[in-house]
Amino acid sequence: MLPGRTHVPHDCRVVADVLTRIGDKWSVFVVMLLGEKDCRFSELQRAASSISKRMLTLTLRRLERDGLIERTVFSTLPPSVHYALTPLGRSLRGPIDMLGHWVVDHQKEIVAARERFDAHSPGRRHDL
Amino acid sequence: MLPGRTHVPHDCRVVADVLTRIGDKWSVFVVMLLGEKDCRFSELQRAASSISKRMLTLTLRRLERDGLIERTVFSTLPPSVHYALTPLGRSLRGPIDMLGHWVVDHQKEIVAARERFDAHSPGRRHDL
DNA sequence: CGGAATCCGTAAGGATACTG
DNA sequence: CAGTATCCTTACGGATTCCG
Repeated sequence: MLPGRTHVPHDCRVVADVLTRIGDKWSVFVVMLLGEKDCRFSELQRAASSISKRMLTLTLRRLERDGLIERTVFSTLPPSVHYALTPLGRSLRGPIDMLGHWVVDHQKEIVAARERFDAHSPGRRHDL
Repeated sequence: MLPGRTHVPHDCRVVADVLTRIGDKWSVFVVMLLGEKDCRFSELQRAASSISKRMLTLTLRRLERDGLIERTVFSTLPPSVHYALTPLGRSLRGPIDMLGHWVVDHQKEIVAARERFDAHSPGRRHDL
C-alpha cells in the first residue's frame, strides 16, 4: 500500500475495520460538522435533522471511545454537553477530505456506471 | 471541506453514503488486492480466506456496478473469471491509501483510547 | 437538555447445498 | 470453477418512553 512497502493483508483488514467503523451511517457527518466548529448535542441533532437521538448518542459515544472527539459536560440547569474534535480527530480530517474530493469529483461517473449496469443487467436482481 | 470552499452539508451526506458503500466489510480489501494484481475469483477467495462465497460475489457485483472493477468471463471448462480495477477504480487507490496510512499511523492511539475509555467507563455497557 | 432503556422491523452476512 | 438459491441468526437503526 505504501510505495516501497510490500502489501500486508493484515493492514488491509485493519483499514477495512476502521473504514467500517467511520463508514457507518453518521460518523463522517459528525466529524465533518465538528471539524468546522464545536457543537452541543442539540446543535448536532438539528444539523443532522434525520438522525434519531439514539443513533446520535451511539455515534458520539463510539467516536469518543476511539479518541476522536471529546465530551464536556456542563452541569448547568438544564445541563449542556459540548463536543469537539481531539487532535487525533482533527488529524482524520485530511484523509476524509481526500475521500470527499474523490467522491465529489467522481460521483457522476459512479451514477452513470450504475445506470449502465442496471440497464444491461438481465432479468431481475433482488439485491445489490 | 475544501480550503476555500464553504461547507455543504449535502456533500457530507454524499461522502457518508459512498463511505458506507466502500466501507462495508470487504470492498476495501478487494480493491486493495486488485490494486496489486488482477485476480480470479478463487484467488480473491483464498486471499480473504474468511469471506464467504456469497459475500465475495455480492462485493464484486457492487463494485462492478459502481464502475470500479471489470469482470471478464472466459468460457473455458471449467470456467474462469477475471477481475481487474477500472481506471475509476484505480483512481480510488490514492484516497484509500491515504486513509490506510492514517489508520496504520494512528491505530495504536485508537486502541489506547479505547482501553482508557473502557477502563474508566462506569458499569457495564452492552453496546458500542 | 441530554441522554438511557425498551421494543421492534429490516437488512447484513454466514453456512450449506446445488448448478452450468 | 464460479457462481446461485435458500435458510437462519445477528446487528443496525428508528420510534417511543422515561429520567436527572
